[in-house]
Order: sequence, then structure tokens, then C-alpha cells
Amino acid sequence: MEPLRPVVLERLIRYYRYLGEFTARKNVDTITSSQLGTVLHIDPTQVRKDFGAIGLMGISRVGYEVCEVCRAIRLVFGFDHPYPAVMVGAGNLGNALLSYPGFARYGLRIVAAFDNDPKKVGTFITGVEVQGIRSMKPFIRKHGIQMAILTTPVAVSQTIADRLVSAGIKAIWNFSPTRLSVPEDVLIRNEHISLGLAQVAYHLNGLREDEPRRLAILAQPCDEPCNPMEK
Amino acid sequence: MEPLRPVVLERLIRYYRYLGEFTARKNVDTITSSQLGTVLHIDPTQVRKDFGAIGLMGISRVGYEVCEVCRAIRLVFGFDHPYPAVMVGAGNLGNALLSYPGFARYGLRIVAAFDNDPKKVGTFITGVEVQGIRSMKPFIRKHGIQMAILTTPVAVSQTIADRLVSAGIKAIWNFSPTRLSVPEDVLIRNEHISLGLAQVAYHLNGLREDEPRRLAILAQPCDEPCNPMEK
DNA sequence: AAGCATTTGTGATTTCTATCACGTTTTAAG
DNA sequence: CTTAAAACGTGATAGAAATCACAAATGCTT
Ligand SMILES: NC(=O)c1ccc[n+]([C@@H]2O[C@H](COP(=O)([O-])OP(=O)(O)OC[C@H]3O[C@@H](n4cnc5c(N)ncnc54)[C@H](O)[C@@H]3O)[C@@H](O)[C@H]2O)c1
Ligand SMILES: NC(=O)c1ccc[n+]([C@@H]2O[C@H](COP(=O)([O-])OP(=O)(O)OC[C@H]3O[C@@H](n4cnc5c(N)ncnc54)[C@H](O)[C@@H]3O)[C@@H](O)[C@H]2O)c1
Repeated sequence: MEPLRPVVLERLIRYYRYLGEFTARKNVDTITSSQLGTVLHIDPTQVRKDFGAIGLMGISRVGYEVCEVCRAIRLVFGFDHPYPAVMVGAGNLGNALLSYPGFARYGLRIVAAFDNDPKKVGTFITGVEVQGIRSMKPFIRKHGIQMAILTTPVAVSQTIADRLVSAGIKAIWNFSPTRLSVPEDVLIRNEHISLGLAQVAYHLNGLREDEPRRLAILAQPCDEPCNPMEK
Repeated sequence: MEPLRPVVLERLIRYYRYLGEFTARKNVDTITSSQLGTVLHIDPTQVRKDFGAIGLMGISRVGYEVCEVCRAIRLVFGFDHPYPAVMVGAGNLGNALLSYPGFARYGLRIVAAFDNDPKKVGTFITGVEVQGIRSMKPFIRKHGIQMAILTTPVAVSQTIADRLVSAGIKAIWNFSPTRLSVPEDVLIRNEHISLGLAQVAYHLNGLREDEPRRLAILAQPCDEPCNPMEK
């Protein structure tokens, strides 16, 4: 089977998430593509195509077995084959992610955290000890960890990423708002949260049809740093 | 001007973010579409089209003025016209977001936080007082707030969303992994973090071409809850 | 048992997005 | 001054993604 496109993976997760709530509420064990489509605002044809892409067969006049769908999705993503990961940067965001139990459902198991702040080293966050950054590479090597979660300041993220790669990491879930350069065989998934904020900002008070306003502002001379950097 | 498509907004933010780092490092005040394209892995033509879409004109043989580009983007998104927002749910994630200064760059100003946990009410998080959930509606009304950030457990998010809408909120930046139902004129931007995790999981140990394994697993009877819900 | 309504699965079509190709403009060098 | 190289702007083209349209299958009703 050829790899599934990201846009398909995204919809599969939406189905999966909804079916979790669905089965919790209703007492039904099948669902039709139109039902799913209606509630998720996805074309029913699309739902069927997506299900077809992961080998699911529906039943005419009935729909799909919820349980079978969920299991197929878990299988496709490998959620039932948990993978260990390390967290780098035990700051505000790192803490929040570490203490969130919801990720276990997607197979994630955070087995260690690393930080270079002496005040943080040695503390425990929901059962995970924060270790010094020096221990990172040996730990990853020793346990054959493939995945890292990166929540360090932008300034050091690339350096850390290089070290992660040299330690053998194959996938980085990156929360720092910067683009990391890594070898081709390493997957970077950027979780650039402020991007979502920007879309909201555009909706709330972005420009629409008042050209004059823009031109007026752009005409002003550009005194200084127009674009303060995110850290 | 017709509204910009989300995919364009996303690229604009990527340009904006890179230019922030770029100007911090280099001492140049212009950049070409190919330079930007190379570093961000975007086709140069695409860069020019995007810039054209927000009314930017480049200079042949020279490129675009970095400062002008940044200001145009700030203008399009309205980053220089800050908007107040309230945070609902001052838990782990809410705390992290509240204490993150980086959002100010995108015009966001979090002016209040609300929670229903008596232990949290009255505490301060980076200068913002956590208030009881009862105060939410009057506060939003009184100050004419349009935006809310939602970091409550899934179980209560819809209820809170309803209350936010009835208080006059026009945009919700939602971090709880559920789909909210709101009137058409209210914008929901979902930041479903675990979606990114799923993509990493797929890369690391998702199915590729071993059909037999899937079929074997799917053939098993479906004893019980195949899909535990995210909270 | 027959007929009808509903739902799946998929080829055809449309719509949206990204890339190509090329004319035009501008700078720099000979 | 002329010419060449580099960059922009944009119409044409290719490629992806979503939607449509309809045959085939199935369950329900009478
Ligand atoms: N907090 C948020 O809500 C939020 C939102 C969007 C993006 N981010 C991004 O996430 C990252 C972390 O944000 P945060 O709010 O948690 O910041 P933070 O300062 O609270 O945490 C950063 C942590 O990284 C550690 N660190 C710094 N240098 C290090 C090094 N060389 N090696 C190991 N650890 C090091 C620090 O000790 C600190 O604990 C930043 O890049 C930020 O831009 C955060
Ligand atoms: N922490 C993470 O890393 C993370 C990651 C992905 C998604 N999320 C989602 O973000 C949300 C919050 O996560 P969290 O880790 O901060 O959880 P949390 O339990 O730490 O915080 C939730 C907060 O909401 C408050 N709350 C509960 N019911 C409320 C109500 N009716 N009115 C007002 N406040 C109420 C609680 O008192 C608590 O402070 C959840 O939906 C979670 O699924 C969190």
C-alpha cells in the first residue's frame, strides 16, 4: 500500500476522535458515511474514499462498523504499538505536554525529559525525572529512542536538533517556532502554535477592502525592526 | 480585496517568521523570491504570487524590501492593532499559553483568565488574575472582548463555548480536542495538537505494505471499547 | 417475493493549488 | 551605449483534492 497523504491522515484522526465521543454517547455499532460527513463537515464520498484507502469495506444500506473503523485506524497509525520518546526542554510548554495523559491514546510514551536549567534537573513531572542535557545523547543511544519532543527556545533548537539526530533520533515533534534543518531521513513535524493565532487575528481585524489604509502605512519610512522575532 | 485563503495566510506567516530571524542575522535589507523559496522549500513563483496577493511589488533584479514585506504582512493580519482575549481554563496548558510572551508579536493580549477550580481562582499567572467562571460573561460583555482561548477539558468545552458565544465572543482559539458547534459568524480555530502526534506515529510505526498483519488483527472479534476517548 | 429506499464504491468531472515558461524590467559590466 | 544576467509578474499548464453521478448491493416494507 502506498503511503497515505497527510491530508488523509488528518481526516482519519478526525473520524477517530469523533467515533470515540460517538460510541461513548450512542449505543449504536455502525455509522454511515453521511452521518460522519454531516457532523464533521466532510463530503460523504470523501469519507468512503478515505475508508477505502485503509482497506475498510462498508456494508450497503448499513454503513461501517464503528469498532472495525477504529481498529483499522489504530492499526494504520500504529497506536497500539507504543513508542517511547524523550522531551527536551522542561519549561512551561514542556511541563504541560508532559503532564497530559491524552497522548498515551496515540501510542506516545514519554520516558525522559532533559533540560539545562540546574534548578529543574532532578525534579519529577508526573513520574518523569528531568535530567541534565548531558545525559540526553547516552540515554537516547542506550534505549534506542526514535522520537523527541522539542520545547526549547528558538535560539538553541537547531543545536539540540543536531544533537538529537546524531544520537539517532528519527522523528522530532517540534514546538519551537523555527525551521529545523535535518537529514532527509529524519521527520520533522512542526507544531507552530502561533500560526493558528495569526489566522484568528486575520479573521478579527485583518485587512479586507481598505487599500488606502495599507498604502498610507506602507508609505511611512521604515525606521526600525519591523519584525521582532519570536523566541 | 478578496479574503486570502488559509493556505496563503500560512505561507505568509512562514515568510514573516523567517524574515524575523533573517534580519536579526544578516545585514541586508532586501530578499529575493528565490532566496526565500530555497530556505523555506517554497517555489519562488509561489512566493511572488503570495506577495502579489497582498499588494507587494518587488524590484526587478533586486527583490523585495524586507521591511516593507514585514509591514505589509503585519498590516494584512492586523498584528499592530492588538486585540484583547480571555483565557478559559487555567490548567497546565492554559498556564503555558498565559505565560508565553511570544503571542504579543501577533497582536494578542490576554486580559483575563477564568477557571472553576476554587484553588486556582484568585491566583496570578504572569500578571493575569484567574477569576471564577461566574465572572466570565459579565467581564466579556463589559469589555467587549471578541476572542477567547479555550483550554478546558473536552467534557465542558461545548458548554463553555455556548456561554462564550452568548457573551458576544466572535472567535475561539480552541485547544480541547473536540469539535465545537457555534453560529456561523463565530470563527473556531482548532489547535488539535495530538493530530501532529498522529502523523509522527504514522511515520514511525504506521502500516506500510503488510496487509496480512492488518487483516489478522481486524479479524479478531471486537470485545470492547476500541477507541478510548481523549479528555 | 417484489419493489423501493438507502448506502456503498468508483470512474468522471470540477475545483483548487502549485509549477512552468516566458515577456518585461532593471542593474551591472564591457 | 549596448548587451547580458538576474529578478519580477503572470498567463498557461500540470497536478492534487474534492465533488458529482451512477451502478451495484442490501435491508426494509408490504
Ligand atoms: N509556552 C507556550 O505557550 C508556547 C507557545 C508556542 C510556542 N512555544 C515555544 O515553545 C518553546 C518553549 O516555550 P516555553 O514557554 O516552555 O519556554 P520556557 O522558557 O518556559 O522553557 C524552555 C525550557 O528550555 C530549557 N532550555 C533552554 N536552553 C536549553 C538547552 N540548551 N538545553 C536544554 N534545555 C534548554 C529552559 O531551561 C526551559 O526550561 C519556545 O520555543 C516557545 O517559542 C511556547
Ligand atoms: N496539556 C496539554 O499538553 C494538552 C495537549 C493537547 C490538548 N490539551 C487539551 O487542553 C485542555 C486542557 O488541558 P490541560 O492539560 O490544561 O488540563 P487541566 O486539567 O490541567 O486544565 C483544565 C482546566 O480547566 C478547568 N475547568 C474544568 N472545568 C471547568 C469549567 N466548567 N469552567 C471553567 N474551568 C474549568 C480546570 O479547573 C482546569 O484548571 C484539555 O481539553 C486537553 O485535552 C492539552
